[in-house]
Amino acid sequence: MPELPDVEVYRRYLGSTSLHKRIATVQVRSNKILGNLSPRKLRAALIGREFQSTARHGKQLFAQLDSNMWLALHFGMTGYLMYFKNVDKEPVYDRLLIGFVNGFHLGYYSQRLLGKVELVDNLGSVIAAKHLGPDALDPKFDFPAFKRVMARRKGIAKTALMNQHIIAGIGNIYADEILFQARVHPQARVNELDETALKTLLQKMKAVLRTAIACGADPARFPRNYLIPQRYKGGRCPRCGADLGRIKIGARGAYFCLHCQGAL
DNA sequence: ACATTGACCTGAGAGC
DNA sequence: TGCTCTCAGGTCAATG
Repeated sequence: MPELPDVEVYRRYLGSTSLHKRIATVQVRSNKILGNLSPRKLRAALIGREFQSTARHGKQLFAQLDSNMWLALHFGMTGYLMYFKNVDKEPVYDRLLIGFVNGFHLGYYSQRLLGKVELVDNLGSVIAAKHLGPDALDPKFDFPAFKRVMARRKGIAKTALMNQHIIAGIGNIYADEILFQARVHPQARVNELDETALKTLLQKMKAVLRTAIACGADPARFPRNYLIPQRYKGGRCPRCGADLGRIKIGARGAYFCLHCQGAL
């Protein structure tokens, strides 16, 4: 689930559970998530320290240590955090387990091992190294900025929304929701969207992400006119009741309403 | 520079 | 039941 709203929920979770507690143990259960970082280096950087603040950029989560280093967490396609005490009840796919002096643990889960944990000394360098665009909810990312990055693009609108170099934070399912709310066909090309359509797209993008965060990124709590809870084979348009269409865009499934999201 | 495709991983569910 | 195939909410490298 880890798109911008999910990661924001994880950020708040980490902030409310794991700050200002001294780290006693660090167990790396899979080296794969560490990339170039060695378990030894990670342990050395974490043990004896405490997290003192959190940050997020797009789908990337950061936790700042009192050494001023940052632990950078990315969740890939499947991943989440869990703060818990009883290690016997630890879920199966934890790849990193951080133990605090109070006996609780913060577990980082990544079933498919597509997540990454890194250690960095400043956020700007990570964002630059990954060529991440502005965070989708950054207030400075307004219509003129949106128009600037969309100008001259000819690709598919959905792909552009999901391109982290252009805008950071939107993945496959929220892209579907944004396009649905903006009533834009998922295969529409960026250069086919006029000023009004672009404005609507940006406005719906912000609204959908904010709403999802307010709902704890839990589709069961989403507004009744949201597509995501209907996003499965046989799902129906929450607006007109028609069967949802399902097509492939860039090897990813796209759900949309053939009726409400216009002709191509 | 931009657009498109496939590989990277594991596991769940469909179909036979 | 058990096997194989397809698919899953992300990202990166390679190609045109």
